[in-house]
Amino acid sequence: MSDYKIDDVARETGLTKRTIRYYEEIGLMPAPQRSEGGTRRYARSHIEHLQRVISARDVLGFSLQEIQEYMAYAEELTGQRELYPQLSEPDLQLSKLQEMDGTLELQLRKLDEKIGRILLLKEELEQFRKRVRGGIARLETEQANRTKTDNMEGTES
Amino acid sequence: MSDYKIDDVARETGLTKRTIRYYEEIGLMPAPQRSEGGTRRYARSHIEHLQRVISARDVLGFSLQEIQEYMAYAEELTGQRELYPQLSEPDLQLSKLQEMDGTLELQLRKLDEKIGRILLLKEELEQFRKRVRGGIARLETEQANRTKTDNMEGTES
DNA sequence: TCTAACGTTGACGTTAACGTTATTATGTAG
DNA sequence: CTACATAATAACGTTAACGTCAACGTTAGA
Repeated sequence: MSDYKIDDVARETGLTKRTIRYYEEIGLMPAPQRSEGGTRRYARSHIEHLQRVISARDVLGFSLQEIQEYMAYAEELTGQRELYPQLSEPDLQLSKLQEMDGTLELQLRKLDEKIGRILLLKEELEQFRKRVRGGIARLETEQANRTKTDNMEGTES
Repeated sequence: MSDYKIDDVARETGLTKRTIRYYEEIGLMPAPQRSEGGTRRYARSHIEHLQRVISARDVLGFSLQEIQEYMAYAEELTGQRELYPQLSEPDLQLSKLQEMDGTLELQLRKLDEKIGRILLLKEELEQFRKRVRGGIARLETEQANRTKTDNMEGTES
């Protein structure tokens, strides 16, 4: 059984040990197995989980709170059906799924909006860059001309 | 001269008055003119500035610290247009422009990476949603069948 | 001119997201 | 078995990014 100590996880994820324990503490991460003495023994899945958390945090700019909700849905979907014995009431399950669908749609719309705004910003930066490059080109030809003139003067004297 | 009071700015930007003053305090925003009595009088440019700040904060997930640097840089870029014909040392200007070009390229690459990762996440969410919708469909047909059976039993009795 | 609504400056409060000890227990190389 | 690195818990500290409250001055409309 390949398992990792907290320091290994820290190295692989780039998080600090404190942060890893913190994420477990606030329920952002499933609590890992413990050794006889109480040392945390992480599995590969924990590392992958953390990487998804990091991605949501850095790329999407979600708060840990938001990530928690997002992750909860994700977990439920990819579903450890064994850990959670099946819900016996289909009605309840149906409304839950419908709620999830709504939330997902909302998230997707937010993502689209975000992408749109990033593209706008990108456009702006590209315009800037065009100008800058234009300026560079002009200055370079000017300099070339000046150099040529200098050379001619040099040969003349 | 069209000028705005802080409450107008708040309404137009969606920020609170406190936040607007805070942004000025930490130098994220140029200090506006003041009336005789000390009331802040904002110009259009302040609002636009704030909108760029908000965009960088929300869309790019920059910290206010990072935004400050980014903004300083952007100012320099737009400022460059006006300063441009006046600078007397073309060599100095050339290297500066080249540096800018490099920075812009870097920023653009970062943006592309960010977009890519967001698209990945979007893909994932769409997969999730597919599953959820599949589950909903299944439960709904099940329920429909159950209702039909109930009806038949009802008519039988 | 009066006054209600709005603005200003402190200054302290709050929350998220960790950092930093300190103390004590655990795991492991020799 | 021992020493020494590593881990755990607990608890207090910190920083960013504002919120909130108090006390007081300013503006604008009837």
